[in-house]
Amino acid sequence: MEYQEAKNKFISTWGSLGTLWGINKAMAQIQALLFISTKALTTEEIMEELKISRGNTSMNVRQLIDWGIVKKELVAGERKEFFSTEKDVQELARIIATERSRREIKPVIKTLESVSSIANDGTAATQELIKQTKALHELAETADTMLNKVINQKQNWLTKSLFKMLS
Amino acid sequence: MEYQEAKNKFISTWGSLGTLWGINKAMAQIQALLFISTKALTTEEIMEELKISRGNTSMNVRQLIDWGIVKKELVAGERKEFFSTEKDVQELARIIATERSRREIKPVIKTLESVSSIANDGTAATQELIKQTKALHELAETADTMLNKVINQKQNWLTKSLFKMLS
DNA sequence: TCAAACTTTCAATAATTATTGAAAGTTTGA
DNA sequence: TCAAACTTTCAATAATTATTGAAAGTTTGA
Repeated sequence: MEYQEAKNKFISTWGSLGTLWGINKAMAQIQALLFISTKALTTEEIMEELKISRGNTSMNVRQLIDWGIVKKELVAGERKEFFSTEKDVQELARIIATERSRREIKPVIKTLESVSSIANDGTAATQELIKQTKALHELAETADTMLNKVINQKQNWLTKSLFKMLS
Repeated sequence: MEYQEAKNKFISTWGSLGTLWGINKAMAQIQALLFISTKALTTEEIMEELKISRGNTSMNVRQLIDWGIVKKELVAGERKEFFSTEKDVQELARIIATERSRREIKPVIKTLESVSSIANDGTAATQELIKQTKALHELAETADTMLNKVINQKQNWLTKSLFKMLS
């Protein structure tokens, strides 16, 4: 496998992985492209490389910026905008995890909380609903808090220490 | 909010959450319904409650069984099948995390590994590709291993001990 | 102020994914 | 063995989501 093939494989794998972290294919592919690029790219270059339209590129780049993963770069003497992505994997993971928590997990936790706190009318069905959603609420809240803690640790959480503690 | 409303809210929230853990809406809704049910349900009952077709019910229940989240129950004297889901949230989380790892994360890790180990032809582009995918590979592998460790801990990983360690 | 060089928006459409429901298949017990 | 009571399959279709590309909008500098 040489460069071009590896590059394409990476971009398409990362693209199809998009769903896993809650973004669409084009968005993930743009991020992947920038991630392995040696320089910031223009809309034109992204369109060309990924064979997607201008509109599509514009919208998805904007979303990536909104997520805080991509930054606009202004090059002196150039009118057009250049885009680059966060290159540090750990910081990238941190941003993604934080955003997902905020956008998806937090709202669900709120719903679980409200559902689990309905009045107990004594029927078996109501009791089961309360019991199960309470358990889920607790789990979700703890998992979310833990994830945020782990991921926000400035010192690299990837190293031995924490890792070994869990072994 | 009383029972029926809370139930519907739970089912629809859980349903739309499906994507977050990689399954479709109907599948997630069926699981949600069983999760708060006081007894095992038949295909007929699921169809009725969720207003979905027989085929849809059949296929999604089968997938849930395939994931190991739902079990067939045979009731003496009854010809039809009854379905119930894992009721323990922790066990549920364990199963889901394990399956996702196996189905989605592991294959990506393999791809990252192969992409990051292409021959270094010395060009800047190739070097960047190798460097970045290597970093991603390491991160993904460590995160996956950690997740599996945490989630497979038999004693409840949700309690103070681990939790505090991370504080 | 104006036109060139860009970016964004959004209605139309394409692509993908989920759902239906009838037909085919299977199991059970009389 | 057979028919009733179920479950599964799968082609057709509906629903959803992503993409296009042209028109509208914005920015810049002469």
